[in-house]
Order: sequence, then structure tokens, then C-alpha cells
Amino acid sequence: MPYPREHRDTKRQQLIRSARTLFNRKGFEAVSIEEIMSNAGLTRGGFYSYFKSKGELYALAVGHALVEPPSSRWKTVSVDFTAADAARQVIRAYLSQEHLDDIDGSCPMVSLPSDVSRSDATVKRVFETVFQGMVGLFEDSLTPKRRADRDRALTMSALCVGAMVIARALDNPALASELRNAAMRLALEMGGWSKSNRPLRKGEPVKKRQVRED
Amino acid sequence: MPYPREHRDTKRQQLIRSARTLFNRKGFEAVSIEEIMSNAGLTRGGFYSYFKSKGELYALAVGHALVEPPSSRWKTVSVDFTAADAARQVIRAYLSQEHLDDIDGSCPMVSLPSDVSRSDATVKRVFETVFQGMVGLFEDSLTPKRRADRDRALTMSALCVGAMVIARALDNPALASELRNAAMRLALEMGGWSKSNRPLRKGEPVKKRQVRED
DNA sequence: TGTACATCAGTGAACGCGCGTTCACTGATGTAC
DNA sequence: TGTACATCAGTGAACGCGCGTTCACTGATGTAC
Repeated sequence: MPYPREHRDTKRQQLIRSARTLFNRKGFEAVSIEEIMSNAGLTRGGFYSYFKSKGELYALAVGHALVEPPSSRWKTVSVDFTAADAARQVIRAYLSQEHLDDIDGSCPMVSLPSDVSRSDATVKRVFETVFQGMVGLFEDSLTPKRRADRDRALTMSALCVGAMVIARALDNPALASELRNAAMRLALEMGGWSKSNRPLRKGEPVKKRQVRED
Repeated sequence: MPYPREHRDTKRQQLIRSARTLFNRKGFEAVSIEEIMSNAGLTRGGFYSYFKSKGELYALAVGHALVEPPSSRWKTVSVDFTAADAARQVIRAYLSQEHLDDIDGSCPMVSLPSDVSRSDATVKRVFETVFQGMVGLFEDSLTPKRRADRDRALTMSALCVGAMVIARALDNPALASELRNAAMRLALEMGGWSKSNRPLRKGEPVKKRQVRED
């Protein structure tokens, strides 16, 4: 065995990780295989010994958000004790200025939805899994269970994703912040966890509980 | 004057219209100038006598939604009498199965947000104008005026756009419909117009008030 | 009315470039003896 | 311990292709007389 046993697996993971960054930044079409490979210290030719095609890598890159969620990029100071705590933290992190600015490590639902809607069923299914993950997280946090909790989890997700997608496409940063904060307030309110941790009031700055990892 | 006075203007409008369709369908990168021109019965070479660059046409195509909104593609049977009526109809049309399927005539916020976030400030400003249009329409419809109406209009817009953007990127049509309908119910509810026209109940089919124009 | 002409919308070949993918090859590595 | 070798991760040239943009040219048109 001329190379260490785990060598290929490591390189492969590195390629997927680096591809995720590039796709997030430039979309499917604008990223070249040359770029992906040289980003991992390799040359063009080796690509097809790792992946069947550019499309296959794209699906893997979109799915990488499940392996390493965007919010994991910021260490949370407090520890999550309940599903409600987790949901609250996700909403705050998801709609944060940090997530808006972190194109490279962004959630694919924020950076790539238009690309995915033009892709094949494989990619869409991966996107769907990511979405289901968010909906499930919100659904689990809604206690005591009420009627239409499923609907609420769906709309909370659409609100979070929608606000971020639009914010990224706006030219005016003040309007983008206004939108993010309005969405954050409503999403937190919809969770109905407000007794112990009230939602932010209009204009109140978001408490900085997240710190960049590096 | 070898050609009718209005000839160039007509052709130009035709090109923008046809470009909108193509960009909606395939995104900025995947559409070629050859394609745009032949779609209007012309050949590649003439493009640069109409537009400075592909990017300029892209901005014009995104802005075309203001000239000819997606909802204008379906004639509404009833006439709008109030701002609330208009808002209600926009929500129903925006989140309809028809709009989900009508890729070509789609709102650019639904089909192109990822492309726009990678574009220059010119394109983003046009996108912003489209978004402000939607927010303004909702804001005007909220009577009697309450506190935080601006916030509500913003979140209603994020909800409508977000639900559609996600729905387009999903593989499962049933989940897409569930999401659209949940968003529609919440958006109508948030408008607070429910006294005269109650929002739909869970599971209740959307009343077909729209008819395809052709 | 008929003809010559100037205009300019539209043509299509060409330029330089980068893409996704293939493939015969190289050379650093761990192993066998 | 040292050397020969088989393995296979990685290389880089090549293929066929389509792109955005430029430009010298064509030819249908409305106008002038």
C-alpha cells in the first residue's frame, strides 16, 4: 500500500469541503474543476478518480451542510439544554450579520437555492434533506404541542431562509439588517418560548452570544 | 429613415422580454447571447447595438418584473377595490401552484435571488426595487395602522418569497404544496383582513380565482 | 410614378479564452526479501 | 539494514466545444427627386 490507508478519504473530504466554499461563493456554473483541485493542492487531472462528475461533487457539497452546519462555525458560549434553547440559538445564528457575511460557510439554502432549483433530482433531494432538518428542529422545539405545529415549523423555516436569501440580494445593508431583525423577532415570537427568554424588542441590538471560531 | 421609427424600441423590448424568460429558466451564466438573439429572430452579431453588455441586459430583465408583474399573467376575475383586496390577491397568486410552475414568467425574487447576490450593485439595486414594491404593497394594505406595520410587511414579503424559493428547490411536490399553503395561510392571517375574507383553513383547497391568460 | 440613393438594422466570420472530461504517463511511496 | 519492485495518487497535454465580444460587410428600406 504505497500511500497511508486513510490518505484518499482525507483528500476526498478536503475536496468536498473546499468545493462547498467555492460553490457557495460563485454558484455551480462559475466554479471550475481546475479551481476546486488547485484549492486542495492538486491538479485538474485527478478529479475523476475522486468523483464521477462535477454534478456529483455538487450534490455532496450541498449535503456538507448536514455534516458541518453553518452555525457550528461560531462557538456558542452557552450550552443547549432543551430543544427550545437549540431552536432559539439557531434562529439567532441563522439570521445574524455573521451568517449574512459568511458566504463561504453559508447554509446552502441561503446561497444556492436558485442553482438547486435548476439542478437534477439528486441535488434537490439533498436540499430537501437540509430543509427537513431545519423544519424538524423547529417542530421539536414547539412545546406544549399545539394544533398546526407542523405549519408553524414550516413557515418559521421559510421566514428564516427567505429573509436571508433576500438580504443577500439587496444592495442596501441597512435594509438587509432591518429585514433580518424583523424576521428574527417574528421567528422567536412564533416559537412561543417568550416567557423565559423574551424576544428582542424593535431596535434592541442582538445579544452577541456567538464568537467566531477562528 | 430606412426603418419605421419605433422599430428599434419594439425589438429592444422584445429582447428584454425574451431575455427575462431565458434568465428565469437558466440563470445568468447558462444563457448565451446567441440564444437571446435567436429567440427574437435575430443573430448573435446585432446584440451590441442594443445593449452595452450581457450584464446590462440582465439588469433590465430583472427589472422587467416591474413593467409586467408575474400576477398580470393571470387575469383576476374580481376587480381590486381596496389595498387589502390587492394584497390578498397578490398573496394568493404569488404562492399559487401556477406561479410555482411558471418558471418563465416568474417573479425574479423567486427564480434568481442566488444569481443576483453574486451580481454587481446595479443588478442588486433593481432587485431591491422589486422587493420594496412588494413590501410597500403589503404596508399600504395594513389598516388601521398599527405599531410595527413596517416589520409585518417585511416579514410577510420574506415569508412569501422564502416559501416559493424553497418550494422550487424541493424534489417532493407534496412537501412544496404543504409549504406554500402554510405560508399562504400565515401571510393572509398576518394581514389581519380576516373579518370580511377569512383565511383558508388547513387542508381547504385554494379557491381558483385566477385563470391563465393564454 | 419610377428610379437612384443614403441609411442603418442585421449578418456571420473571427478572436481569444476557458470549460468538462479523457488518458497515457510519472514518480513518490510502503513492502518484500 | 539495504535494495528492487509493484502500486497507485497525481500529472498535464489534448480533445471538442461553446462562450462574450468585435468588426467589416450586406442588403432591405423609406426618401428625394
